[in-house]
Amino acid sequence: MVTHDISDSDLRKHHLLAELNDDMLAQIKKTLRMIELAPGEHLFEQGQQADRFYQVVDGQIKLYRVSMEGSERVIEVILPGQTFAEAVMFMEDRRYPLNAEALSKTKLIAFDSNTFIKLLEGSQETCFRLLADMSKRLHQRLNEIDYLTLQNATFRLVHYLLQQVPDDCDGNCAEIKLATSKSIIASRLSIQPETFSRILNNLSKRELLSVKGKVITLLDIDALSDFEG
Amino acid sequence: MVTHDISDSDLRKHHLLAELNDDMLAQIKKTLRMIELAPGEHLFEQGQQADRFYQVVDGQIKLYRVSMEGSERVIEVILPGQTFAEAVMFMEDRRYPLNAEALSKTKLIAFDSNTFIKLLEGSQETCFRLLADMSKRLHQRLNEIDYLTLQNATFRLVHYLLQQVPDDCDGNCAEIKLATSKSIIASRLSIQPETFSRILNNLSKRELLSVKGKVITLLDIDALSDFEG
DNA sequence: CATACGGTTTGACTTGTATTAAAAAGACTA
DNA sequence: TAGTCTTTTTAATACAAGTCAAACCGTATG
Repeated sequence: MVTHDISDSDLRKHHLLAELNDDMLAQIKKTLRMIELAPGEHLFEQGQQADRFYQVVDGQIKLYRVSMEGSERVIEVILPGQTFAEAVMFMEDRRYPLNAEALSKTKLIAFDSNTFIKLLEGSQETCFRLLADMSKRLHQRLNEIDYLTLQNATFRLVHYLLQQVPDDCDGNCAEIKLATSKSIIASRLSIQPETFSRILNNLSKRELLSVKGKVITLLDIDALSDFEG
Repeated sequence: MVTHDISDSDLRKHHLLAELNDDMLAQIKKTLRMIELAPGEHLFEQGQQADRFYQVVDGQIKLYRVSMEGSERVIEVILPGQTFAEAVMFMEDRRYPLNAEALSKTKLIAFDSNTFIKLLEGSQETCFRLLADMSKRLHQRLNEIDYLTLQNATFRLVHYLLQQVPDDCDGNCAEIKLATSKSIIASRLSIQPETFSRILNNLSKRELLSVKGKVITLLDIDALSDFEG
């Protein structure tokens, strides 16, 4: 784990920091850190003391949990620009509720929770943004529970693929490149890699999509959309 | 739906209101409402405009979602003293993300979201409490996703039963009374009622517990605890 | 008291997904 | 370029849980 200094700019780009005044930002800067992780390197583990939260600058962070039997399940893959573990700083026992590991070579900014909380007291606006963030996440989790329980594996996979289609996509077709390995995505969707592969195969046969390595071409978005089962 | 006035006291008992000063509390009081629902009556439905959040005074509220195929899944059962739908007021589109329905005759207090948000600006402390609440919920959902995906139905049921055992319980046995109907709990745990029944039956045969209607006697808590599968 | 009704249980059957194992395809390295 | 390692795919089998259907309560209703 290598640490660097960080340049002045860029910081305000993030909406959580946008409303802080120069003084506040200076304080943040004093306590933050630039971290670089090698692929597979751990950032933190479940149960560990949580004094920092993070923003990914470059690379990918896998957030996952491990069951008692030892199987791991990916909760989320964090991509550049996104923050994670902010919610933890408000919990009674400040411990990370999951594990974080770099999937590729990853650069990230570590913010000091205590400093941030102090600043929060002076910026109602930032506080509200954080509340908005968290309620959004809560809502996301709700949706997630939905399709982890109400829906079958094929639906979940199709749903995931459709999410990856850019909003400004025009026609009935779209080409998407998987950001991570298939097995990671499978875990994210609570599917075994074998099943994941089979479902793709199945959808290929039905000519709803075609697969070439990490590139998946959706051949009939409409059909996939009202597939849903 | 019948509405009443509400008495002065009691309000400050709730930790979200505890830190507000007299002025603030007076403002809250002006906009809140006492609501009484008959069993089965709806409080709000998914997608509906969310201008209020609620505290259950008496009775039970079922929060649930409905899948596209029409099957419903209980997300949570709210018991007296608990609040719900506070998170919604911070979302971009203020719509309830689920349905709320009274399971029994239920009395509740409805708070006006806008009034509350205005007051929040003047009470950093309350703001932080809300943040803490929400992060706790986020964490709970995380745990929930865990045992909805990593664990099998028997585990989930056993886990639920063990949660119901009072903390100050002494020995290896405990008697618990289900707060709601078995099918509601089954839905909460993403299990079909038939499967729910079968699992209880199975555990009975193994002499780990015994069932008499809504009363379940756990005969061997230790065994149930390290059952987990 | 008989009846109707929601909730619960039981049984027989089906199905989706996990599991195990092994082969195939890619990716990286010596 | 061969060789090792990882990821993905294919195939065969096993099992947990869902579905459908019917019987069984307990309790409220007329």
